[in-house]
Amino acid sequence: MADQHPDAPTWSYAPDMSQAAPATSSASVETVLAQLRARGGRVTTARRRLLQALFESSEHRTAEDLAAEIQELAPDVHISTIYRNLDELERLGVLVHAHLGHGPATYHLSSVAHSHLVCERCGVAIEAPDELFRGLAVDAQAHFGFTIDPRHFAVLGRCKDCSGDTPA
Amino acid sequence: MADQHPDAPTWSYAPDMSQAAPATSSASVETVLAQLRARGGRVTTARRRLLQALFESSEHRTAEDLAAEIQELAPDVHISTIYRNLDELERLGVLVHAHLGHGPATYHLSSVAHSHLVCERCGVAIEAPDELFRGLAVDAQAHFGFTIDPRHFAVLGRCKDCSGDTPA
DNA sequence: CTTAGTGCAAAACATTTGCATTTAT
DNA sequence: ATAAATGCAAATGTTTTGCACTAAG
Repeated sequence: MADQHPDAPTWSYAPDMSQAAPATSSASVETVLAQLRARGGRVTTARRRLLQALFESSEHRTAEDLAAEIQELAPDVHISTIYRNLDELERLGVLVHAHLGHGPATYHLSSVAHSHLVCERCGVAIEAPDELFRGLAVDAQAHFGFTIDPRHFAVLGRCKDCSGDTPA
Repeated sequence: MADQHPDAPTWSYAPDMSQAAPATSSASVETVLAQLRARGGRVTTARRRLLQALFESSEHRTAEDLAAEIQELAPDVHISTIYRNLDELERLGVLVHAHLGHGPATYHLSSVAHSHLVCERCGVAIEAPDELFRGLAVDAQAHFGFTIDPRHFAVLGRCKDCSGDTPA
């Protein structure tokens, strides 16, 4: 029970606008495949399936999660192919990866990227609005000329439920 | 983004109080060894040397750095022994580790722990005062009941020199 | 003596790479 | 036909673990 009541926040958080279909931003599966083709790349089954998996849900998924999902339909797609394609799509700007703690990286479409607060005890990942980092961004810039990228690495700590508990 | 002159900062940063001898906080090498003994633990060469290495400098050092240093004097100390002892000393509260990016973890005495801003391009690690995170701490608590631990994982981004440059 | 601690080899884990083969164009 | 992409095996880098042996108490 660590229900402090801290100072009034300096901004308000609009809960979670249910943007169910993430196809609006700039790209759908076919659009990205077209980009690939335009660059001299080739449209393969592995690529199409990977993009389908990424577009169909905005969950945090690791390379292994994605491999498992893809292998249900195309069992021969190797995880090294997944990694190579994730890299390629990241270079293209279609997706980004984030580190939520000690385990493997998670991948999502750039259009749904966000920061995270991750509990180092129970592992829960809270999706944080960028406003939460605005003050830090301003101060880091002012004091160190440093531009933070709060989406790439999560901020660790203790979630509400775990904040009173033992350190392990 | 990339705002050139941000708002006036809300706190001031006292440069770096030259606390040259970190033996004050709670423990010197022999004090920690005594703690270990009190717990039913044993004082070994590997442990003494590891503590000496940790107390003699407050740099960010990886397990491998520490192993190299220790092996100059005691070549048979194996890195797995280093890891086991680092874990043990962390459980004891004498030291902590931090993740500054993709590579190996770095270890330091708890008494000199601090947060970091790490450039994802050139890798430079800026030691940040805790005040920098105060606003984020308050807002994360207010909005999510989340208690941040900004020392465990660095905040990534772009340092002054790298902020204009190409994304790779 | 007793058992905590060690050294070593091997495993675990996430990710990358070399290379011969397949396949989209 | 040609070069991009793939599958597989092997290597990478960091950390952990099993186990027989050494040494601190």
